Amino acid sequence: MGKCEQCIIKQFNSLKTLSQEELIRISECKTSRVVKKGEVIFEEGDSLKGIYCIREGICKLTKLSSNGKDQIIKLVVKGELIGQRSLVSDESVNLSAVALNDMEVCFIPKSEIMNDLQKNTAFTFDVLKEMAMDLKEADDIIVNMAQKSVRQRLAETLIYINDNFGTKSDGTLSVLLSREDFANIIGTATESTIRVLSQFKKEDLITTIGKQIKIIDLEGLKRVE
Amino acid sequence: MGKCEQCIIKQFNSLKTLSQEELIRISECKTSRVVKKGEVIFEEGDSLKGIYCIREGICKLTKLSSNGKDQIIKLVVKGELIGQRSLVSDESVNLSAVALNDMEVCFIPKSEIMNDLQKNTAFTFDVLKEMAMDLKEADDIIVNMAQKSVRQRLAETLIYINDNFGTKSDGTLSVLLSREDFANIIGTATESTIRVLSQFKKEDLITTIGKQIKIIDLEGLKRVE
DNA sequence: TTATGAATATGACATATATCATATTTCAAA
DNA sequence: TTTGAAATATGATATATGTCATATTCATAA
Repeated sequence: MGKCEQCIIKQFNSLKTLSQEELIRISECKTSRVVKKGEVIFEEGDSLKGIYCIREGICKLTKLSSNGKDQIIKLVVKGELIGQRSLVSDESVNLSAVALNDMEVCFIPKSEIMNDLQKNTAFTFDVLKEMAMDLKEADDIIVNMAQKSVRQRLAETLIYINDNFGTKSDGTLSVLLSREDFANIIGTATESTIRVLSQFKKEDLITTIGKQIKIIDLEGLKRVE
Repeated sequence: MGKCEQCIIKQFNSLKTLSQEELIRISECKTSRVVKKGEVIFEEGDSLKGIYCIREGICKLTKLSSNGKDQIIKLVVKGELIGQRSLVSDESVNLSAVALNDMEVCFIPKSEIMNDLQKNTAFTFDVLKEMAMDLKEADDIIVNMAQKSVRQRLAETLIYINDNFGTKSDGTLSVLLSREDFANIIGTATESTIRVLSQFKKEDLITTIGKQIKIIDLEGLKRVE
């Protein structure tokens, strides 16, 4: 199994602040796991026994609304940690994590992480910093949900995915989502999402190849009202 | 001026984890200030030079949407800290803080807080814990905004205020908000808020005395769809 | 007390979005 | 390759909510 102290993935998250010895200790108790597309990593309500470091792939963090619909709160990619919030506040997880493609994740037991959180201020501070960023993003999402139209939210979601996760060689968005996933991100009906995508096509803002989406007028998308 | 080490307010926030010496140091550099109803404590985009501890009163944290409307993200009351997120991520604040009634706040300079964040793990961890709670609440708000009707969101807001901030002796909600404030919390037009409040009155879920609101059927409000 | 502007309230209408029905396409399994 | 289920697409219609106009009430200063 790979060694944490040599793993380049940790550069992208708070684990980078840990010392060589701390990383070796983690390396000795961590477990690695392959998660197939569609598989659940953890589910809302689970009590987590540790956190996950994503070595490969993408997953969605979702929350079930009381009306039975799933809301996607965040997309999480290679390099990021998931499960910290629940560990820190010592509660069951408030979100489910579901793989959007085949993934490889490392599981680090709670005891090891909590130990580092108690002894390594730099680590704690970095986790805090990341959470502060998450909170700011959440605030932005609240405003968007409350104040913007479905058209605007879909345009911004496409731009967000383009800017943060990039495109494939053919120009299509590298994160492949179903229309239903898009609907669950922007908080609307699947049909509405499909309809607005059709409008965007007619307006030459995007093209689609099957379920793949290619942005052809990024500036135009930014101007969508 | 009051002394932090003797102040009971700190029991309600992360400052409680600080040592006597740390509190005395803070006490020596903090400043106290009265904020009148409607006054701005800080504004979106400001770079904060410290954090605020609320000794008395209530304020709203708002964010301006690109369409020009204010969204209220959170109500903050006596005992809580504001400004930590911005300090931690070393960015300008992403929210404005506006007094909803006359307040008394203490300002603690950045340098002092950052010093404690670097040296006192218990303090850092407690700030982290609070932020984890904020993040969870934000996730809940996102789901509500995305999936629930204005009617449901207003009902839940009334319940939230009732449960978290209580009522006066006459039974009216102790946090007094304008209809516009309610609209800005639930992300709707002021007229819609007023209309739904009228419906609630007709359905004997609430009564109003001027702008004051009194819940008369809490269970009924919980069942609103 | 009266006067005046702001907040609250309500109606009429416009519009965005949801819902339900039904094609059509895509893709994987047989 | 064929087949069937799931995903995508589009139409028709219902409904919630926004917008604009206009009363009405309330609070506060003069």
